[in-house]
Amino acid sequence: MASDKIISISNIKVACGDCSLKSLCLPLGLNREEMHRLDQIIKRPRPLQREQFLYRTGDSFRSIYVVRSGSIKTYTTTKSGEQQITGFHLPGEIVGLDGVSADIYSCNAQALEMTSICQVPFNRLEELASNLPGLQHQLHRLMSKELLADHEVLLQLGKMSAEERLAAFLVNLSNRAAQRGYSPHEFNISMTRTDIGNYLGLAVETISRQFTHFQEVGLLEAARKHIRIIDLARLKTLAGGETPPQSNPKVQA
Amino acid sequence: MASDKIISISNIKVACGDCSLKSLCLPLGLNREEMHRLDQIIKRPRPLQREQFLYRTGDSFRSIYVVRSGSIKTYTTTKSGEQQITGFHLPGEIVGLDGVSADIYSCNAQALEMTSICQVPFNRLEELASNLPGLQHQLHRLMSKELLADHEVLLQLGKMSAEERLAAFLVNLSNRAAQRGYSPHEFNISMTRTDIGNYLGLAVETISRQFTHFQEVGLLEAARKHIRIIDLARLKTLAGGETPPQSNPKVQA
DNA sequence: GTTTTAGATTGATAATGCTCAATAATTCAT
DNA sequence: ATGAATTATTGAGCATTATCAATCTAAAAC
Repeated sequence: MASDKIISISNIKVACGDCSLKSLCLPLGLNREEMHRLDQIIKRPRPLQREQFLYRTGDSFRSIYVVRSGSIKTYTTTKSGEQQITGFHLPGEIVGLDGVSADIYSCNAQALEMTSICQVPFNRLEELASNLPGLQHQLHRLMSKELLADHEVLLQLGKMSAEERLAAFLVNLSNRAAQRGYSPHEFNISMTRTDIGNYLGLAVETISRQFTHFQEVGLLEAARKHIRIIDLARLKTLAGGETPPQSNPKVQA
Repeated sequence: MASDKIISISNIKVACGDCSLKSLCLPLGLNREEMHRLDQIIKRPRPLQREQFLYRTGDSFRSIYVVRSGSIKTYTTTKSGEQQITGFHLPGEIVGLDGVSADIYSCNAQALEMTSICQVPFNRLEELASNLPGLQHQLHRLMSKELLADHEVLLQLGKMSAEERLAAFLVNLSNRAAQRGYSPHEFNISMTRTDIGNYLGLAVETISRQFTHFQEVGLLEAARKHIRIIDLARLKTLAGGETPPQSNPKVQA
């Protein structure tokens, strides 16, 4: 009957081998057979609606997640109720590693738009990684890469002016768009100006003024969520030199 | 002859099983036999002198290191030559995980004082971790813990005032002293005011003024590198609530 | 022991970015 | 389509913290 067809459609198994993100994601460097074994443990839950939480601070940690489409923000909350966004997670990127340390998630993960994900039970991933050195190493690489990304933001928050921070942020988004095979010159952002300000340690108004400023000097066009970078080279200079090494990965182990 | 004695003394094998730091470090949760296998791959290079580099940005990545005594700062350098300290590493803590991502270290690691370390070749650690699930998991925990620590600093840089940042910094050092079995109320810091300012995204002068301020209101006594915290509870309140969960680890896997 | 240097402190002034406030533009809901 | 609510933009004044400059103190070098 009809429902069978519907179910079968929604159940289409998108295997890692077919996934356009595999070169960014966990299976990078695995062969067919290894990828299949990874496939076995991955679940693909229903997509998250905008604003829906993937997990919250204090939830017990079971899985890490890979963004397939859409985007997720993670943020911590202070005693006084303020939130600090710790990252924006785009397709191919991992969310949830913050939970490993204490077996509970240490931040909130919330969808910025309709977002589909892969769920990877962490204990099973560790088991599998024990048997697949390539997978183990890729997991370590990805965790280390998160550290690098955090260090870059640390540098932005610690040493850069408002102008430099926003420039660096946009260059970073541009690089990540390019990594996923999109144009580095034109992309849509899913976060609000408020989110950007929160992430960069600046007031919304400052973000808005900087966007205006960038447009006045002909660096880019920003119409709400749609960004078109006109002079990427100059934006990179503003952001403090060229792209850090991390965005030019040198293939697998 | 005499030199034999000297050599043999300097060669004393301090095994993980005898190390007071093992409950903070990699072998946490390993049994005697497993610890022995870990011991086999660990090297103990000669101590670093003050200011000596453990590694520099761009050096090829082979090993991670555990601080045994002393302390190490890690920092990145911008195009324009400014440096941003990304962490201070105290006994029992790991240095070098930034290198995993791209097979080169992404920051500089420099001793703040005479510092002895354990060197753990990373490929051998991964091999061993494949066979010792407890070790593998502990490694993942430690990497995740670094992420948490970075997120905490992100919050400090993004949302906190100068006063709150320094308070949070001192509370953090206090917690780490306590974890190593020392008094949380009195300890020596190895970093300069300039280093603290760099780390917290503040000018030296601001750090100095805040220290003065804290002393004026009777929170602590700071004589150069020696810190005595008089009212830790109030300092914690200033720092924005109590200690984050990470500093109260719930034993091993 | 004396000199030299690095680090820390304090003061005065200035600037970057925040806060408050008003308005405009979009999006969402009905 | 229309009204409500969210998001973005712009302006004006202000505050926190940076910068510049001068000591002061301690540690290191000779």
